[in-house]
Amino acid sequence: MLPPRRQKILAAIVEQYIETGEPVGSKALLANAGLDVSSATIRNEMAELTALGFITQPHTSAGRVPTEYGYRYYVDNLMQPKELEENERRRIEAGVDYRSGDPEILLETAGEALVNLTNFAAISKAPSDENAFIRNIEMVPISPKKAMVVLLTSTGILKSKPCRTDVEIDADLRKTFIDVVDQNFLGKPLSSVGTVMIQTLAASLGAKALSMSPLLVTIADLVEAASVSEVNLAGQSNLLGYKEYDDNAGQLLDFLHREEPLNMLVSSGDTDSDIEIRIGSENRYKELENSSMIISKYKIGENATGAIGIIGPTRMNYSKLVPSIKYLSEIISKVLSDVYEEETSSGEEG
Amino acid sequence: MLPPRRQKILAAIVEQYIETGEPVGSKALLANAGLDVSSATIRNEMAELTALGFITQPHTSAGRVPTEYGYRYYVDNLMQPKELEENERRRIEAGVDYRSGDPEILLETAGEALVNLTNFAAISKAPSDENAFIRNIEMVPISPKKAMVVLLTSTGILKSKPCRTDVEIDADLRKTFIDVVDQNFLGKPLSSVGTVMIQTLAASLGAKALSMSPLLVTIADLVEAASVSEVNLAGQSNLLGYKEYDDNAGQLLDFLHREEPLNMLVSSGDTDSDIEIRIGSENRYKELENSSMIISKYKIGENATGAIGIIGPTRMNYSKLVPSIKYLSEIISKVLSDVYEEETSSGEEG
DNA sequence: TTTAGCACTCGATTGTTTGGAGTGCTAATT
DNA sequence: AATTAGCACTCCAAACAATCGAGTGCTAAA
Repeated sequence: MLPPRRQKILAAIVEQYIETGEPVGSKALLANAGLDVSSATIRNEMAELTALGFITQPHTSAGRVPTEYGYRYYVDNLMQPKELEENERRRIEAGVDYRSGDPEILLETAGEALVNLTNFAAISKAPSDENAFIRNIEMVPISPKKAMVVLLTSTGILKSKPCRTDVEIDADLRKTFIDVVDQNFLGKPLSSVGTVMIQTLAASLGAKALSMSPLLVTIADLVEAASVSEVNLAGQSNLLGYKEYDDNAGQLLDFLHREEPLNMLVSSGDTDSDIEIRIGSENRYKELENSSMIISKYKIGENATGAIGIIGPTRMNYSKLVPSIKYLSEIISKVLSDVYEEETSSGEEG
Repeated sequence: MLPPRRQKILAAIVEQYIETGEPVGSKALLANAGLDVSSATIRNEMAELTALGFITQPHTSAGRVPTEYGYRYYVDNLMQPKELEENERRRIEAGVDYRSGDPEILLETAGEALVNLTNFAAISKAPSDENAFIRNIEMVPISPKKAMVVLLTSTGILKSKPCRTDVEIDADLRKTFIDVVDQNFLGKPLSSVGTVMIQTLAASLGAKALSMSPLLVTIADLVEAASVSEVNLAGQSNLLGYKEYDDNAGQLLDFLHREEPLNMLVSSGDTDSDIEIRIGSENRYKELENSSMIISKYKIGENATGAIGIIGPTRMNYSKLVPSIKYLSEIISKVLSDVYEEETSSGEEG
């Protein structure tokens, strides 16, 4: 544990650097932090902090800049999350589209709200639920031999796909479809649907297998599509404004367009803590070595979880951002739970 | 009309500048273009072309760069569209996801194919059809007082939204819903649904108006949402690589994120020509003054049209890009027509 | 009408100088 | 022993100067 004065100095350096973006020197620190010592003393302490790896110098005759380790120590031990200001609370609330109830739209607008609020890029992940089940499957004919198949899951995800059948869609086929869906899909977990299951099912249909087969395949595709929860990104272009990305902005943006790593980013991490801060190389991706993420998990009921957060340069105002993201995450939890959770005994309000 | 030699020189300047990105001087031109005159003659011609406004000099002692007007003349009179190479044709075909049949996915993959092929940003607009009508509306209960309402249009667009009802959803309400939908919505053009129509309809329902009202409002919302056809953008980050955007990349990307102008970009323009090239300020947006667009319209059947194309720096290889985009547009037309058009007498193939 | 020749222009590149912020060390002070 | 004033030193950034060369327009000859 660092001695109190050193802690105070480290915190002051981090905060001042976050604010100004310039390496902070001993004198500037003296003016700013409420310390009753001379600049020489501060210099001595700074030399110590440098030796310990908390701060570093861009070059010999420059001020100090926090290292990743320094940020980490600050975030873990020194930072005091700021109270969320009333007008920011309102900005968040105003930005989120409660009304539609569509989780996609909710997350999209929530992401945009974060973007506007923070001037960073926002990342969000739609709710994924291991226990999600099939709420409904419909077949809507659009021509004699084509139909749109629509899947709705318990988490509110809706997927659809056109399907071309080998035979004409008549009352008979529709009846069969409804029966098959009723008995084999409704209420079943998404994870139970797969190639094997479809084949077994087709085999058991006997004479009707031929006509049903394309429809079954389409259902399987839809379930597959509904199982991978999408990651959304917004405000990437904000990042261009920060000088830490001047060189390799393209590289970063390209990285953020790729699906898999994004998914990893919002999926991994502690399951117990509701907010997670990852600084620089803690993100495990070379492209993010100068970036930090603040990610908060949200819950819908017991099983479904998603995440929302921001990506920006390591030099971000952690103490201010954390409460904002926490609050937004709570809102999402609440709104989505309200719409999609099985209703319990508790009454409902307007 | 420009004298032939001057045309030849202008074309050579444009093409060389497109290739190298450097202002082209009289000597460089001599080496490259197959002209049998001295550099001094070329200089004289270049002076003329400058006076006429086709080319310009960045500064006194630099080579020449095409003006917008120069590009325009080149595109209209001098350019010879290159034959589409076999491997590029294959790249386009390989990039597009035919199979899903979902217009959204098709356009998304088509956009990505364009991005990969051209290294510019791709823009696309989903089919919009003034005569589009409502194919189907379903209500899927998800709890006693909540239901998911799903709308499917004749152009294959699917929208859904949860709806909270004031009374419990019972067989009675479902029956009413089906009847109301059957009689008032199915087969009706999207444009016929609006606030007034909904209110009139509600009034005519008498005692059932109360229970149906939230559902009707939801339907109206869905029709509204299905009416605006979405514009898709891909590969924005590619643009960062071009030095013409070095200063204001952020501004451009921000612009491209906004919905309305994008919509304008792909909507406006000649209705008769199938491909449209807009150079620099012809785009009418200040943010695009250094950008060009090549947009091709595609058709589904008689009424529905959409568009796909690219956005990039004015200095782009028009003669090579035009055929690629044309071809991609044809593919989209064909695939979407195949899936969504009302089947006519012509038979269908696998 | 074309071309060789030439003086001129001006951005890009490279080198030089200077100023100042910040440092670490030493010696004096508390 | 801890703190501080003082000072020599380092090194970046900004300003300034010098040079280079591609490209031009013009003139006069072919």
